[in-house]
Amino acid sequence: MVTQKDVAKYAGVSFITVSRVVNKEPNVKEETRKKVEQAIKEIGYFPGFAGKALNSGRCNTIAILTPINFNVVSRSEYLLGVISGIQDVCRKNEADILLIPFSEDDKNFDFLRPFRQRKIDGSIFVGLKQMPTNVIEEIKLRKLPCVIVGDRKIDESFSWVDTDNERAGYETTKRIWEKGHRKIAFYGVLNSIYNKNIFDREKGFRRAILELSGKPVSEEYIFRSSYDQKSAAENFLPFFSLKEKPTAMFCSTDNHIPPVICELSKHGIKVPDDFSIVGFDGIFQDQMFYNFSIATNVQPFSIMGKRAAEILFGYINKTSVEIIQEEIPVKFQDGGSLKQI
Amino acid sequence: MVTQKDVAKYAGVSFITVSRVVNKEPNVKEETRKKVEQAIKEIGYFPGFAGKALNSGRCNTIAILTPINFNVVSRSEYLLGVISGIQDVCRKNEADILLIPFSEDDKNFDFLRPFRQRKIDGSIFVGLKQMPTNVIEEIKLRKLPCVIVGDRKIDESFSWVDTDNERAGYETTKRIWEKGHRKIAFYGVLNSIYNKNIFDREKGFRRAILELSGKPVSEEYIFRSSYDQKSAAENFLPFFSLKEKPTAMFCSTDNHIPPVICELSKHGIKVPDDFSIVGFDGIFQDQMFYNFSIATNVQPFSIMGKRAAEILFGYINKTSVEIIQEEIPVKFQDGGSLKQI
DNA sequence: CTGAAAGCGCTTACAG
DNA sequence: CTGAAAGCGCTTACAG
Repeated sequence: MVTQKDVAKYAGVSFITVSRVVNKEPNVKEETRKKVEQAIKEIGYFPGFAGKALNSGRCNTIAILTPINFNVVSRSEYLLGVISGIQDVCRKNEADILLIPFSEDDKNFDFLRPFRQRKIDGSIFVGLKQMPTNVIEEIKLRKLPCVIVGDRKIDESFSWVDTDNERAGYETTKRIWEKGHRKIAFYGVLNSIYNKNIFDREKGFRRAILELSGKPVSEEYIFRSSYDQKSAAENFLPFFSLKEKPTAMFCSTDNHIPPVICELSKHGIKVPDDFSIVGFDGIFQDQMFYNFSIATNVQPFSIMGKRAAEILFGYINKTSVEIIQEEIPVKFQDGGSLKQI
Repeated sequence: MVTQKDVAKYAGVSFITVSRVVNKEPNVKEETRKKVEQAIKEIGYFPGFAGKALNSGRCNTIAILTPINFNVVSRSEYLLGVISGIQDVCRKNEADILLIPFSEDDKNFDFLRPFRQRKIDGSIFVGLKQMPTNVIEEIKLRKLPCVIVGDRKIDESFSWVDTDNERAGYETTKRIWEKGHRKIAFYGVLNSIYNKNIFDREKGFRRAILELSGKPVSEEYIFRSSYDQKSAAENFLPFFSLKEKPTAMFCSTDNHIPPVICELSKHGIKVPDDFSIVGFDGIFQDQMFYNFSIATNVQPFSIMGKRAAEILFGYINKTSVEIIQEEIPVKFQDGGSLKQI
């Protein structure tokens, strides 16, 4: 490895002067600087990170900690979108991303090792699930800055960035109503899956229905399943026994849309002519699965990542200390799947 | 930060003994070991990585370098699948993943900085595109081990892991033939997009058709587009002017299937009753977009990542030096989209 | 079995 | 403007 010493010898100066030139410190004679720069170029020196890390206690690396199961489609979109936003900010800070995917079930995997090793300056937790207790403890113990993207415990004092799900749930329902629909169903997730965001969408839905119709939501218009499409198809079946069928459905995640459309088509019900559907997430936007586009709420994945990283680097660079909690608006995107009746 | 010195003082030994205990060296009196272990536990010591990295020249981090555009759906599946395989191997080696996504177009982003900084022990290049020349040069200059997943230049002396696309293209075509189809189209990518894998699938297709029919493929049965679905829809249009329409199509990537089905349905042609379709990649496997499953070739993303990482750690741990180039078989998965006629 | 010395590549005062 | 000294946290010989 080429070190400062090698450059020093080559340029005929001390390695301290080399360090000064590398760090663009002002107190170097122009002539010396030139000489050193020339030497650096000629022998191909680039400062190794380990020496600096040891010295400064900083390694210019942040962790992306995520419990996301990589094999579930919609989560990939979410994760990669957030990462791309984080990366933009990392570039500006000349920092790198240590990707740490983990499963809570796997007790044998010491995924917090990099935290204890001081291999990172801070972390961003990207989750559909909440941050596990052991992660919270470790972060607090090590006093490592952390920002959460998405779901989090209400009582925790972390900074976070999320979307305004209640508002979006409310607005979306209102839009469906304005298209003439009066019997509107909602497809959420099982109560056993704690997902604050999706529950907030449901809250907004309920608020809108109460406000618009003057009555609370009919509970038989609420469907629930796990995240996967098979479960969504099965749990949709009670729909076909309903006496008064809804004319529209608000799906709390786009992932529920394909199974719903599939089941409906088996019963000869066509979207959007016979039934309207609106989703959430925006993960099928560029996909041509249907000959109509899908009305949905597009999540600003990349912007969320960007904001989270900006907040994190505020802490790392010590330009900020306060806790920041931000809700970023999702954008409704109209589509052929929502029809005026 | 709690250091070995702190432990040493607390346990009444020298920090060298602490180092010995931490590294489980044999020459330590059992009593001393106990005492040190107790001290470590009580004051919460964990070895920082920087000191070791500086000393050993190793940082137990590997880079995943990828030119993949995160906003294109099918690539997300590919990338995350490969990463999950890599991660399994990293865990066994107590190593971490530095994720470096880059765009060749962006000349301002010095994405090779971690290579020059010696912030990684090696790298895995995950690409649909080939590794750019400047990356190859940097890797050779730094003598950093590297394994390529997917496409690569033929003349380069890198280890790589890929799928056996020509064979799969051949076998798939044969299967379609065996289902009674005699007029079989192929949907590849534009020649301007160099993608060896997809071209190999086409090669296999051509070989099978020549062998089975005794005649080379009719060129009007070959369609080409870029990766995105809009382009695939547009470039499929010549199909409808064909005098003798194919009864089946082999899509070189699943991503082409939705636009093809969409355009066909506009012309009243139904899949699979009127037209059979087979894909490649296996990215829509758990999706219920259609009331039939999609026959496709499932790529072993995670296995590819795993093998690439195993080869890489062979180099890093100096247990292997030879160049390893492996083709992993893709698995044909039958589905309702391919019908016997 | 244990510790003092030297060094990994870098930076941060300090002295001149 | 430049360099010698000390130190970041660790490991690797070497001496006892």
